Amino acid sequence: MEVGCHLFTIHEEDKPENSEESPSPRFQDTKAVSTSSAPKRRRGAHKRVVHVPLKEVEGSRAKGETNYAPPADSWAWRKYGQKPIKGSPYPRGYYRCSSSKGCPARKQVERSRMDPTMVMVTYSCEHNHPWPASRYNNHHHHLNLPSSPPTTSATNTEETNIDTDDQLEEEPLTQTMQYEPDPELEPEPEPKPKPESYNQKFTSLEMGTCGPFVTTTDQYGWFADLDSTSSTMLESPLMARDMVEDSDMTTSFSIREDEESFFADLGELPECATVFRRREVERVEEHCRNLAPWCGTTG
DNA sequence: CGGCTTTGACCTGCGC
DNA sequence: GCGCAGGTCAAAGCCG
Repeated sequence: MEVGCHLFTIHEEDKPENSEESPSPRFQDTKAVSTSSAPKRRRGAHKRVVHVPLKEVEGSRAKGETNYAPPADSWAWRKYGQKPIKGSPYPRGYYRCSSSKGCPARKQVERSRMDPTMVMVTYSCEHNHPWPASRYNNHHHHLNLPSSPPTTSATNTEETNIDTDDQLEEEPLTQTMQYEPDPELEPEPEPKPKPESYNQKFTSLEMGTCGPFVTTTDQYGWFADLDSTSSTMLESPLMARDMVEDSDMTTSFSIREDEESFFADLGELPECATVFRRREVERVEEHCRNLAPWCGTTG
């Protein structure tokens, strides 16, 4: 297992990677976000690109995927197409959220041509429904996210932000997260039970500050899925910082989903699972506390 | 039986 | 206006 260190780069931009095409500012997100009724949402569509180590993805690879399985995240994704991309030896897979009918959320998965060892996951459109709790009711999370991030997003957003579209188009957001699981940790076969409180904690957040698409729960709901991972994730100062500093809802979302995929993906990886075991969690939490004080507020 | 993946065709955006 | 390429749809097949 080489999951020693996960490193992701999240780009928030119009085009994933080196765009062969020239993004046109005239395309607004609205167009892109429009649900199925709007068939084509291209170039201008606001997208978040996440680079995930192929290793991770491969780990999640299920049933003889031709290329690579899409990073599994807490949402249910359904593949609706695949196309070879000009200039890229790897095809691009198109997925849409199947957690809820009518959800405009989509993601594209393709191997990075620049770095074949990385998989690019491009998210477009936000989920228009709450976190699929049913699926996570069993996964509770100890994570206690500092109330800050979500809230902060709403607040800071006002000043930081929100020209997301313009801003992002001009200055793509790139985020790098590193996860360094402790090699000493041993995998524990039995899943650990989680307190209902967690579930409630997240579900109660529901949508609000984030608007129609992203609910607070959504933003951090993935934590739930992450299980112990959540703590691990917090281990990444960058991540925490981004969440807080970025305040931008859009950004937060991108992060959330990105991470979401990432962690969910890890969830399928045995070795990763190992990393996120309870022990790990404890250690991570402690570690977290050092890195991010708010991280340890969990209880 | 329901849901998901696969795959070819079609549609639309974008550059020339 | 034309052609290319990306994105989506929809039918068929597979799997649980």
